[in-house]
Parts: sequence; C-alpha cells; structure tokens
Amino acid sequence: MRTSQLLICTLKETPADAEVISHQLMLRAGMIRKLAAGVYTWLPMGLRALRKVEQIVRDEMNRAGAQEVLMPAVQPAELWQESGRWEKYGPELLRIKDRHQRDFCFGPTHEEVITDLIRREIRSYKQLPANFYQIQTKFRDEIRPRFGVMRAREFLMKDAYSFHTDEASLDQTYRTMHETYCRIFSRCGLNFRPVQADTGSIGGEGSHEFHVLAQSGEDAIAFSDTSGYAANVELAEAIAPSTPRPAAADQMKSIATPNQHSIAEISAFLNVAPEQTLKTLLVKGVDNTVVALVVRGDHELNTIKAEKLEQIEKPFTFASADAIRAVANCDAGSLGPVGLKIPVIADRAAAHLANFVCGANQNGMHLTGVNWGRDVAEPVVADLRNVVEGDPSPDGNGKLQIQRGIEVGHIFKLGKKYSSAMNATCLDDGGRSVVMTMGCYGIGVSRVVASAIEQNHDDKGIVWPDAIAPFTAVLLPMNAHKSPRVAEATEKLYQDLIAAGIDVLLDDRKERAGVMFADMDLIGIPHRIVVGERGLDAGNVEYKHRRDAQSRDLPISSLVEYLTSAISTSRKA
RNA sequence: CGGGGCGUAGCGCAGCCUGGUAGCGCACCUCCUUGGGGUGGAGGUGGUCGGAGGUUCAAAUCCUCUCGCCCCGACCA
Repeated sequence: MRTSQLLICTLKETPADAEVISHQLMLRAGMIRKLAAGVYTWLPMGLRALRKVEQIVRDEMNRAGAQEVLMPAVQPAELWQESGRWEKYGPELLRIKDRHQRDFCFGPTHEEVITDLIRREIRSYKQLPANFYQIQTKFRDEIRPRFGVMRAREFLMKDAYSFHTDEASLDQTYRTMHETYCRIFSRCGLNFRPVQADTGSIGGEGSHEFHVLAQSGEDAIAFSDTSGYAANVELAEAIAPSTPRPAAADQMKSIATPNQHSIAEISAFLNVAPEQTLKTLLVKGVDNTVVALVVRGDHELNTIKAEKLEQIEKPFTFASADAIRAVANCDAGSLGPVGLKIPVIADRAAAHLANFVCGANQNGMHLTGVNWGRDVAEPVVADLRNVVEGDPSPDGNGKLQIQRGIEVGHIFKLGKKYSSAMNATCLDDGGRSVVMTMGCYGIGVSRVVASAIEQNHDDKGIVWPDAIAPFTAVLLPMNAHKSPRVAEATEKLYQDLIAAGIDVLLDDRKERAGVMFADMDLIGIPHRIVVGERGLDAGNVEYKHRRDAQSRDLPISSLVEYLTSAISTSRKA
C-alpha cells in the first residue's frame, strides 16, 4: 500500500483525555477515534493491526479444531429470561426494544445463543465434543469506560463455547484451549502469563486468566519465583505461617496516641514496625450484624476473600461510621479486637502475632503488648488478606513475586450452568438423555492490540511486534520528486517486496524526511528501508529496525532476502 | 450510582475572578523558501464560546436548569 492511498492522521499533541500510553499512542498514530464514551472507530491503520490479531486467533482456533460461527449481536430477551440473567445481569446489559415493544439486548456475551443453537442441533454424543467460536463485537455498558479500547463499552471479542457429554472431555478441550491461548499470545509477540483465576459466581472447577504483563495493568498477579504457580492476587492464597506463634511476653498496656489514626502514624508514633500492629475493619455481617475483620498492619484486606465467608453480608460492604460508633464507641482509627462484643475474624498472619499493638476502642488510645487467648479471645482464623511480595508460594515452592497485568484472555469450565437452565441435552452411548457440560473461552481482541502497545513503545511511539504491526515494513524514498533514480529504485523495491509476500508500505507523500521518519516511528512499523541518492551510488539502501538505535547499509540486491529472513526469525522469537 | 473537575476553531490551551472588539500554538489552504529527523517566511480559511432560560443597556464572563465528557471507588475480554 502507498501512503497516498491511506488515511494517515498522526497527531503531534496528545489529546487531553487519554490517560494510558496505549490510548495516547493509538490516537496519535491515527489508529482510532472516539465516537462516544467507550465507543471507538477503528481507522485504516488501527484496523490493520486488529485484523492481524484476529487472523492469528482464527488460525490457532481452527488449528485446535474449533469451528467458526457468527451469532447475532442483538439477542431476544426470552433467552436471557430462560437462563435467569435478564434479572441478574444488571445495568451492564444494554437493553433495547424493537418497534413492537419487544425486549432485546445487545449481546455482552453469547452463552444463551450458543446453548439455544446447540440444544436444537446436537442430538447424539457422537457429535461431541464440539467447540464453536466467533469473533464479534460485544457491548457491555461498563460503569466507567476508560483507557481507550482497553476498557471500552463496545469491543471486539473472540468467544468460544465447547460442549461435552462428560467432565473428562471438557478437561481435554480446556487443556487444548490453554495451549492454544499460549500459542496465540506468543505469536502476537506478547510477554504474558496464564494465571489461576477466581471462578466467581459460577464457582468450582477451573478457570485461568491470561495476562499481558504491563505497569498499567488493572490486575495484580502473583507468581512463584521457582515453580510455575501463578494466580490473580484476588485469588492467591496467603498461607499460614509455618512456625508456632511466639509466646506472650509483654504486659498489655494502654497508651495515649492523640490524633494518630493510620497504621503508618501509629507505628511511627510508638516506634514499632507496622507488622507488629493489627488493623481492625468493621464490615456488614449477615442479618444486620457487624463483624470485625483483623489483618496485620502492613497487610491489605482482600474483599473477595472476605465476601466468601458465611458470616459476611454480600455484597461486601464496610460498616458505616455510625455503626462503628454503635458497636465500638470510637472512630475507625482507634479500633481493636480487645473487648469487642461482635464476631472477630482474624487473618492467618494476624492470628499468629504476639505482643502486638492495636486500637483500644477509645479515641486517642491504643494498646501495646496485646496477646490472643490472654487479653482477647482466640479469634476465628481465615485467609483474609492480599498476598504480598515475598510471601511463600501456596504450592510450597519458592516465594511470590507480584506484577501488574492486563487480562486479555479467560478460559472457564462452565459445567452445566447454562445447559441445565436451558435444557440442552443429548443422548449418550447408552441411549440416556444427559445434560451437556460446557466450557467457554474468551479473548479480548481489541484489548490485545492496546496491551501490545503498553508493552512495546518508546518515547517516539509504538514499537510493534512484527506479527501484529499494521505494516511489516516501510519504504521511505528521500526526495523522490527530485531524484528519478530514487523514485525508480524505490518503486522496484516496492514491487519486489510485495512479490516476496511482505506487507510493505511505500511513503509516497511529498513530505520532508523528518516528517516521514517521525510519522513512521510513531506508527511503529518494525522494518524501515530508506532509499536515497547517497546509498544508491554504492548500490545500497539503509535498513533500520524500529528497535535499533542506528541504521545500516544493505546492498539493494540482498534486501528482499534479508528482510524475509529477519521477519521469519522474529516470528519465531 | 456516589464524590471531584472540564466543555472557547480539527487538536492543545488562554480569556471568565473584576461583563463592553474572541485570542495563542499546532493542524489546514495559497505563494516563496528549504530539501536525510516535525525547515523558515508572507498571506489566508475556520468559532451562534456544549444547549436552554434568566439578570443586564450589554454575557464566553454573573445566576438557574440541562446535556456531554474526563478523573477517584464497585464490573470484566
């Protein structure tokens, strides 16, 4: 393609509302434009990258034996009422009415539609297992769309649904999808990790998320420095200390701590380490009760873990300031477990402390030298906190490290949730009717594009991995309008590269060299070839990879061969 | 949905407090210049100041309402 036929709308200045680097660069490079909150147009340059990701996904899904379908974006309410999600899904489901006032929704996901299709079409175990996927636009009316296409309301997703007569078959497809996802993200040139994930409301069996590692990621993931263990911090178990609790040595004392509330203030004021203090949080319990949750001062409460406790009200909610006063007779900054007449649940690490500091349930006062079982009843113990860097890995091997990640994929053993609600059955080999078992497998295709940029950029712009770059190579002629030699040599190379199957862009705009360089650096095309009078005398062109600091001369005659091999090596890498 | 902020030319912003001619940089158009890292110069196009109502001789500016967007907390690919 030639730039004269391509909409190149690069921006020098960064639009004010773009917060993360991928959003800024996608706008600046002319890949996307916003139409409404969380709703974007993909311009030609952006669409090329999106299509490349899509093609890799399609390729690998087909390779794994999945079949492509395309389901409607608009779905009738009846199906959602049947599965029970018309009520449960909440305001995130975009509901619409047709001219006859019939209810529809714009699909945020397609379990209902696929299950409806399969229950009509699949009769026999002989037709299973089967895995169907589509690459399609979804709409989720997110509370807060942000970060450009990273968390848009309308986005492109690959979703797949598999059907089985038994668990073993589901396990097998699940493993195949796990491998397939690894292949997909590797081919996209991404640094990623599969991690164990929360199975949420569906519960049970198994779920993995695939995270692209990046500073701007919205999730924290924990992984072992020695084993393969990796899990979302939401889920990662904080295991109990292996040593016995130290003996009670100090006397409990009451100390005035005027205007000291936070753990940081208290530990500085009393000159004790935060890990020798306890933090007490009051939350809503079931049946209008209040429950005290206790974690070590240097730890953070994990509300997802807390919410799973039977004593805790769902959804998880902190107690109001008034409720705190009512049960503890003080404000939040002075809470402690001693003397509380409500259930106390302590994190494993908090329960392991001896001679600790905590609030005295009296404003401006704290207690030191406190011990469980002596000064206050032994608490109920549970895993309540977020793991922190250096914690032992739950699988017993090594220590945990924590990094931020962008969730680009999620695979899930659904089980019979939808198939039983919607009565999707088939006959097994004994002629008995069985409810099919399902798996589902998602990839945020548009999010993959953004996450690739988060991971691959510099101060000049995007640095695309070869496999998903909008163009693999770009030809920049220097002063082509004045030099017929340059124009001619460039044209010849352009034809040769096309013939060699390389996705090449020829910049035939009448722009100054600096403008071309700056635009192409911003857009991030990996392989750059500059054709100029200088090199031509020696039969050379200049080659530079977007990652290289310096360009180097290559004989024109060997360029096609050189590029072909450079591109295939980087594909492997 | 709660809390904070912003709507002035395609983009980035000033002007608003203290009402009186709508401005700057980039982009865009024309001409000259330059021609290997966003050349330099001259001239030019483009805005009912988000919308509605009000106060006033006079509103981008003050008041009320409304719409949109962005940022901080609960969702997810």
